[in-house]
Amino acid sequence: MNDFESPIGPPLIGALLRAPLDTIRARMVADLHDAGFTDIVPAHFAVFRYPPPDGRRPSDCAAGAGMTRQAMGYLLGQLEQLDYLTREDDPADQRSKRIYFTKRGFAVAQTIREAVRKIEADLETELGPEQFAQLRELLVKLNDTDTIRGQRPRPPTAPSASP
Amino acid sequence: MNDFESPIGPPLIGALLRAPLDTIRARMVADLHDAGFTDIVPAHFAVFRYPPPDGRRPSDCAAGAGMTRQAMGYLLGQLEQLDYLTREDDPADQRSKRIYFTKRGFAVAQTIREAVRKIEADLETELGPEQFAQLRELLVKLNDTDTIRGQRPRPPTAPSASP
DNA sequence: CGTAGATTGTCAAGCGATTTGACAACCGTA
DNA sequence: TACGGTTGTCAAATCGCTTGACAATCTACG
Repeated sequence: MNDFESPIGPPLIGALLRAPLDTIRARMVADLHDAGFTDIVPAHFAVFRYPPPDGRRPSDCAAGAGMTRQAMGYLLGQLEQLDYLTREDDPADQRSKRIYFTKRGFAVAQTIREAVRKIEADLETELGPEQFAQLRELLVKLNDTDTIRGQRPRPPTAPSASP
Repeated sequence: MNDFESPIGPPLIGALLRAPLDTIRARMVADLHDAGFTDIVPAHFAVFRYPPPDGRRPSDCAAGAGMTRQAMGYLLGQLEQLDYLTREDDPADQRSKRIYFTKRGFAVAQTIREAVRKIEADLETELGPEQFAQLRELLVKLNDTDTIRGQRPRPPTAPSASP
């Protein structure tokens, strides 16, 4: 029996998404720890995100992660000091910087990808290749939905008044 | 074009789960705010969780949410002061307490459920009833997987030595 | 051109959620 | 009855993040 049989109706999507994500994140940090990257903490996942920030500007990273530039700067400062990335001047814009992964940074990104792939392999074994492929496909479609795409990460500020 | 076409392979499950969950959480707080529960913040979702904590012990809630008893106590203290729940003595155990929702607490839980149902309705419209049903079913199976069920939320402590 | 407004990164201060540490009260069991 | 484990809580500290302010720079428009 799973946790989702209850008197209040069918399982809610929110709960169904949370548990797997928690597991994945936990295994990501565990694998990073095992690989020797013990100074990477979950907060840094805002930087090591899907579209890798290599060559991007801190400001864009902040917007993409849905946080303020200051918060992103805080994380980037940590990761720079730990030799995971560098912030170099943008030749095209004196104000701006560009983020570049170091060797260590690329290694972390690689380790994260491998961790997720390992989980995916486990899930593929448990669910069977067809169901797993179907699940991934449906999740891609879900992410491509207006309902999801519309409400993408936005910095907690920006009240977006209607003119 | 969606964000998941990239040179590094198929979309990673982690990223596919994160975006929808972020959207759902954002809409949950928005709907709660609109319903007048302006003092509920995302942190409280650790309490208003899927198996509702009504009648449960704070310690079990903490374990279920993967946080320390102190952190859970902090949140429960807030919610008690805001009249969303009460902590009453457990008649069977003098040390322990039991959590009971107040009317307001039940209203919050109801509002959350309705918010998610609304999102589900939107998604059902966009994906079509069959695909949406399939997605939910696959997510249930995913949650029932050993890979997911095994690594359920655990308090950040407990190093679990092996002897 | 030149200047007004927006953008970028950063310093500083503060807050809130969470952790660690310690502790008294209580339970279960030997 | 003594003892190890559990429960809730007080206190202090940490950490991720926000708000606020600011100089430097870019951009658009007169």
